[in-house]
Amino acid sequence: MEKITMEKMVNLCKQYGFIFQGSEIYDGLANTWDYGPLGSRLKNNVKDAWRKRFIQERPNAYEVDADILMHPRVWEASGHVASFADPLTDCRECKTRHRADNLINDFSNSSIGDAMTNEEMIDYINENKVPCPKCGKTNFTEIRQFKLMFETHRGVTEDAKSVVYLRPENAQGEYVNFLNVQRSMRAKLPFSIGQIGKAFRNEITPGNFTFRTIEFEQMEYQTFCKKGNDEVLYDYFKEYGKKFYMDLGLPEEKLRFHDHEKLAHYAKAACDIEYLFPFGWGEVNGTHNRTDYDLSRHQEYSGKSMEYLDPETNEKYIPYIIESTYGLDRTVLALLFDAYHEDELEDGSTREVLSLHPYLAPYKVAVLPLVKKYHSEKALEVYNKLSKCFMTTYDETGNIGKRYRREDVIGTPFCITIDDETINNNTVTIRDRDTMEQITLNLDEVEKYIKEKIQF
RNA sequence: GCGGGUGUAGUUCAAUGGUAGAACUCCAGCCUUCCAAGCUGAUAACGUGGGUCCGAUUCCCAUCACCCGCUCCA
Repeated sequence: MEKITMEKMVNLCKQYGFIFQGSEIYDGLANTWDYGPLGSRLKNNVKDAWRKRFIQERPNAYEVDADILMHPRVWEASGHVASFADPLTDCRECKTRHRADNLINDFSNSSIGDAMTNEEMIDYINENKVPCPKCGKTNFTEIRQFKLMFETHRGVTEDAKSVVYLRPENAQGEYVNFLNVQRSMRAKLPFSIGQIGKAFRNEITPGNFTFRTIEFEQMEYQTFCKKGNDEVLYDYFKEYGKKFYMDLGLPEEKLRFHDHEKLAHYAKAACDIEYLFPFGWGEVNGTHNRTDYDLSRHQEYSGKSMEYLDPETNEKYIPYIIESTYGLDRTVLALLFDAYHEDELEDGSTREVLSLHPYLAPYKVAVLPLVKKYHSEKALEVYNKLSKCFMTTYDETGNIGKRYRREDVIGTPFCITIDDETINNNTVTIRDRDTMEQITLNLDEVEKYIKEKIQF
């Protein structure tokens, strides 16, 4: 089994219509990628798998679809306006770039830099001769804020008062709807709000194909609970997440937990699930114990009570939140890497195979007439029937072996061959991508057979 | 953002200061009754913008994109 490189994966994705470079005919826009016909099928299937496990199969779980644009006060309350802007300074001597607050904190071995204004930081650096970690000299440029949130303006004029942000995380869309969902669903704690959607971060150096991009999609899950239940739920969702990835087909030895030492401003505990990509371990999920931070802040900033009246104890309190976020693009990338391999066949030839879980495969079944001029009419009949149930594809070009290989590399789990037997006896040969086994089925049984095999 | 590398067809490669050649893929046709066979034909590229030159895909500069390291990354 050959190891696949990033370069080869980028190529394969382009070749077969999974992922294209964004705005390609204009030479691309850095770190944007478009999902093609097969990629968007795969991505949607991952979303559906997540929905099944997290919304459909878990009790007290509700999905929302909140707007990307939210009231700017949301981001003040969440702390993103304050902390999502890095104070950056360049060393004039060696041209390296640093975060001024980190320079000061590391130098003083404290966290005094966090509370300083830009002017205070510059003064501190100059007075204390804080050295550049790279070259040891003290000769820094003025501090510039690097804004990690994308800004835009509502209305037709670029008025500073009308700034709105593209959300840097989905979570706030769930938090601001906490009361709405709780009331309209008559939900009792603990309950969960999930959301799939895009978020945007103006990061300095994205890269590694779709692993880090400026626009990305997350599958988020917020569980609201009583303080005291939070730690149990935190551990529970870490394991549930790992199980989810294994159900999707990722092997346990390529998954690991990684606890955070440095915590975000909102978190009491944080743990990633990492997958072993060709470039190393990379985060695919993050589980955070966000405590009552977010809802307390929204209560403070909005003036609306975020308290929950516990019907059992008649206590009023602000719930704790356990967040578990799945990077959708990263999950898709991990699945692609994991699924790809090259098989050597008995005759010495190789076939490229994408062994995706059948539930995730872009096409579930390919209908192939054995010989075009004899069997295509019947094959199209079968195609029309099956495409009412499954994503089905049809191919009559070249010879049958070539068409099998084509389906292998895009992950189609089943190929149905239409031959004389189909015309005479209504039976078809169905071939399994992974086992290469061929069985004969009556045409009426095919639908049921595939349906069973693609269960998630 | 820094350093290094790379940009020629969908892919992999070639040649050239006088506008580019192949293989595979793809498409059409023929053939073909179960794993990339064969035959015929067709489409298809010098990342972009400047400069030097009679003439630039080739030399120079800039730019854009990708890759590898750093850096950064709630």
